[in-house]
Amino acid sequence: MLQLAYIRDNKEKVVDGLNKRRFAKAAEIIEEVIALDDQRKSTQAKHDQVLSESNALSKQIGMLMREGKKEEAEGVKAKTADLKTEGKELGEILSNCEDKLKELLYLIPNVPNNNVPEGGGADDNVVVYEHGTTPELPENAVPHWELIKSYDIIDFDLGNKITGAGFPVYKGKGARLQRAMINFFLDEAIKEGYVEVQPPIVINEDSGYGTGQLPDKDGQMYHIGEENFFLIPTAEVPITNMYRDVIVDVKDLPVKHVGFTPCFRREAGSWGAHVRGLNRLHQFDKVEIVEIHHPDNSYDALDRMCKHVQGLLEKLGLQYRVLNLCGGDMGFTSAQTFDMEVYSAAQKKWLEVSSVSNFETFQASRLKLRYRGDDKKMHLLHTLNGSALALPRILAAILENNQSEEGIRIPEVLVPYTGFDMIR
RNA sequence: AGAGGAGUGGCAGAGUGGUCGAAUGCGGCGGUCUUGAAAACCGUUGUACCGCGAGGUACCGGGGGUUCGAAUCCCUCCUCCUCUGCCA
Repeated sequence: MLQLAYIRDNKEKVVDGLNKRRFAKAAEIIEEVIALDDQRKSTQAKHDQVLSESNALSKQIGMLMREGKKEEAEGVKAKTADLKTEGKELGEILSNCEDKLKELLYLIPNVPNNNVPEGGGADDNVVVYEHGTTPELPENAVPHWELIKSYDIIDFDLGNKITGAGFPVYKGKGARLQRAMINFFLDEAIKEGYVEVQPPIVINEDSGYGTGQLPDKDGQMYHIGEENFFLIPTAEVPITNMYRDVIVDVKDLPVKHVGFTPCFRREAGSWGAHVRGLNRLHQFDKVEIVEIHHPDNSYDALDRMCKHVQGLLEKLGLQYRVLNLCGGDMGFTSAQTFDMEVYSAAQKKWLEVSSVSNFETFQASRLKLRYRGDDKKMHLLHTLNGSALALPRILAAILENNQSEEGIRIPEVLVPYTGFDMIR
């Protein structure tokens, strides 16, 4: 979340930024935050004053008791009663203020950086890079949901039986190809210096708040009521939360992790005809990269992370483009996001396969993820993450773009991992 | 899952109702000494909030309670250890 001090010192910048992302009533909410914070400050001053007096009296009582002056002690005790009630009242006002303030701050999204384009939705995203050409498909080319049936590599009906819609069963060469991609993506990341982790795929509430899924995306995660746990929507959550309440030594920066996990999303309200086949699932596999940086370096890192993802797509021989997301289309926690989309030639559609973001201090603020600066003071670090990559849509593009009379050609870089070069 | 034990500053480890934000040791930082280093010695060394400052407040696993006063007593939750049970 945004820090109070930052909001106070940069009121206009914050309001402008929130307007850029089409956050309703930005100015009013910021004013409300500042007013609440004023109240919090003055209440705390009074509260501390009362506690201070009360502490002093308690010490007096302690000394008198030790000297055996019991009656005098009782006299002082009587004086504490009023302070006690006053302290209690002020304490309640204070925690009320703090709760309301927190509630408001949790609702305020990150401020987009200056390079984020204006715009209200997906149409306003700016294509900043394009690579590759659309493959020429045979006359009888079909979309991936037909290919997976005819080659019998993914079975949605089985998934429907076992669980429900959006939980496919990968079979035979389909399963093998999934495993190949996971290993390929992990190996490529490790070559880039990322340290692999295998985090839990179930998280607690604190972790959900830490990276900003809660309270913003409550309802989009699967909830385990008995334990109040959540199924992760992305490995970003457990991996970034490894650094909750951590002070990182500057010499250990940057922190770079990669992890493969299944991801679970309820996708409530976002189903429709446009999300057939692998385009949208409730459970899917993803390899995620997470970095933690000194604020001075985070945008260079964002750039390198994008390059890494682009490299993967190029090695897979996929046509892709890079979008600089506009203010209205960015995620809640992000300061800037680049989306990578691959072209799925039979659907004739661009599919988002990666989203690379710099959260600046937004997550670090909730996580209390800090470093000690040259000034000897504590400062928040910057967190970043990106998909590298999400599998289903990559698979959809590979299947569609590489189909031919002979079968589906496996990208060369994957062949050492699959052990076959064609799905026939 | 049941029984018992335990969670204190970067680490180790005192502290069972009153100047305890917390002894002591190690580590870290600064200094003296030294050609340099080690050793020794001296000093310093948590975080957050309020305040221009002096200073104040809070925090001893989390939350709640008792009390004038809680690291210390009570309740509850979490985590770890030991034993028993179960299990990939």
